[in-house]
Amino acid sequence: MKKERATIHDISKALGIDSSTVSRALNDSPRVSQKTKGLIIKKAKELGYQRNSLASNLRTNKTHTIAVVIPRISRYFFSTVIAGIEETAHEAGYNVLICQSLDSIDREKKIMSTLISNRVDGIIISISMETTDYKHLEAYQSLEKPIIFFDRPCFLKNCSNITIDNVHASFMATEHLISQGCTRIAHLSGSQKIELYRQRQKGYMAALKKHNLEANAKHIFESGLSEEDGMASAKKILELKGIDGVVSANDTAAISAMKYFKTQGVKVPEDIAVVGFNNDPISAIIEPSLTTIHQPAFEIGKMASRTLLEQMTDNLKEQQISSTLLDSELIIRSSSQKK
Amino acid sequence: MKKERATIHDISKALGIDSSTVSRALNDSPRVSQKTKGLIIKKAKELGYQRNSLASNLRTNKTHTIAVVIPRISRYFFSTVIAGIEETAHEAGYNVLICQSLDSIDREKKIMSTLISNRVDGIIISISMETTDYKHLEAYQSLEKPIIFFDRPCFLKNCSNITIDNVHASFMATEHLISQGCTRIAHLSGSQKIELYRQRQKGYMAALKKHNLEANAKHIFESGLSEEDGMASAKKILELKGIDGVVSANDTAAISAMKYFKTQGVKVPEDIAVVGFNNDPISAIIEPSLTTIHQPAFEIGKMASRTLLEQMTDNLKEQQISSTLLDSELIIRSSSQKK
DNA sequence: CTGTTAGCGCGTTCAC
DNA sequence: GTGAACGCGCTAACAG
Repeated sequence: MKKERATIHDISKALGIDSSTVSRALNDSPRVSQKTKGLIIKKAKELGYQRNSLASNLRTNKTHTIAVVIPRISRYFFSTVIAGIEETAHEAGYNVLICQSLDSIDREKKIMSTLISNRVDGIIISISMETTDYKHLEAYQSLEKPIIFFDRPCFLKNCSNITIDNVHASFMATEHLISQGCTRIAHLSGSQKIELYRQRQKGYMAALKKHNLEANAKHIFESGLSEEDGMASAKKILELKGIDGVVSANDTAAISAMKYFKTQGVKVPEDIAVVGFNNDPISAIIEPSLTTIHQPAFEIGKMASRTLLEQMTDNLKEQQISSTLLDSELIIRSSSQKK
Repeated sequence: MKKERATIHDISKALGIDSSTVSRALNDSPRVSQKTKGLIIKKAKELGYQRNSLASNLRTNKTHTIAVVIPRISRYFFSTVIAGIEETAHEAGYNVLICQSLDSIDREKKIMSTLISNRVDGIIISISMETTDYKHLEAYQSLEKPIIFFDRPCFLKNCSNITIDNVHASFMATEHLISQGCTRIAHLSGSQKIELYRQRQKGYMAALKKHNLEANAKHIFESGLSEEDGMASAKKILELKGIDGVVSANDTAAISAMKYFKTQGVKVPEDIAVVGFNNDPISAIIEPSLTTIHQPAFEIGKMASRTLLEQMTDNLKEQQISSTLLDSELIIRSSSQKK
């Protein structure tokens, strides 16, 4: 019952041709005549030969596999990015390995370690919320293999970033609230150790400044942006009194803040308008009135994959390092125009 | 700049211990003393050693990788299943390779071929809509490695299935409409070559029979269940006159049928109530009134992964072949009670 | 408990 | 254009 798999040696013996020639033929080397190539390929099919990539990988130190490291695959944004990555990678003959960090630095470190062991040819990653130093990423880089960051920017040496223009997006979001008549706008911000949240806060500040609104440090609530954080910040916002708009650096906090406002009898968006980032279809069900920044997930995935493929195949790495900013879009589901 | 990676030989030389002992120590074999183990592990860290899985894989013919083959990752159902698979697999030290068939048999065949080349240790698959014969799957089986089917049942020899009880779910859906007062219920059915759709049709028929409703072949619309198919079937349903309920074998067709009904001034669910299968958050946005069968995606993923892991590690394959039916749930978002 | 031997299946030198 | 020989890094099998 146990079928032994055919190897190049089997077809070498069957044909009386050396196995090295068989190998070359199967790799379509130009150094083998069309005649013998034909013969070999025919015999290969006949024997049901399937290349053993394991052996090939060991020899060439390439796996034709790229890894995607993300916080959570079931978030619509990330699964859509992966769809984009997969499409591009698949066309180029690459496999895609999925790894979830669950926003834990420990898991991310473990993942990097197995990716090094497995010698994946490249990595596309949205770093975990807890990631503030990059030794585990640099260890991978020392294999001379490329890393691409997306969604959450990271200016590691020799790495490309594929993100939206977060400063601009946050600016747009804030300006939208101002155009709706908001004058005292709070910001649910994330840790300022994280570049992403620095950028989003920067955009918020810039919009206030442009419109001559007071930038009050008390209006900025830095937190982990979890559901509980959103609740807690919302509570503080109400205690402050007079806040009429909120720009949240993510959707989780935005939605839980909105929930809290409602439980306190505060109307959204009439009394306080809220803008969030990057929200899923599912948050649209929970809070249909949330205005949000939409990221072009599929395009981000394709671009990340394309960039990675380039860096894997060419040797001119140095020149190619880039930061690509894709367009985002403000999606307005309900008006909050102040009288 | 190019750092050479340390191998077991480097740490073997550095310590004057044979490389095979080093290998055993690093694999935590009980046949190495704690003392030397400690020494070796310490030295390994010192040299920044990271196992080369490629070599290990070649030797053991195992990859510690399982593949998930699905139609589309960006569908919420599938990405959630993957989350479940990943959780279980990761705990057990396995990697997860993602492959999208895009419901194309040709792509599925290619995928199977590369999975054979890559010697993944097991496969979890929801077969494509176009898959009606299974040679490409049997080729993989001949490597003596297990395949688990989920979502779309497939009774290939020696393979386990993890699905909901489709007959029962479809029965529930149909009975729900009957309880709402529907008496002429149509069925948007899929190809009867596909087991999944046979089962769903069976449940529909059974419910009609139980409640002494006429089972009319004209009320069954077999199609590819695409958006266009949904439209076309909806049109035919209206031409039939008198239909007051529709059980659709998937959500895509259900939603497009509902859309068509509305364009024709038919009220949903008042005039015609519709029940779909397996719908995403996103379809709930498009059609908030759609009643639907909900599958426990995360649980399905965990169960599939667990079953696969068992079959990969044990040798008693024969005994373990099983069909696991997980519970599904009817989610009712709006009443369609007939007067 | 540890060392020795012998490959896993392929790709890459070299020769010719 | 083709063949012979070697080795990628690791581990199974067998000694001792």
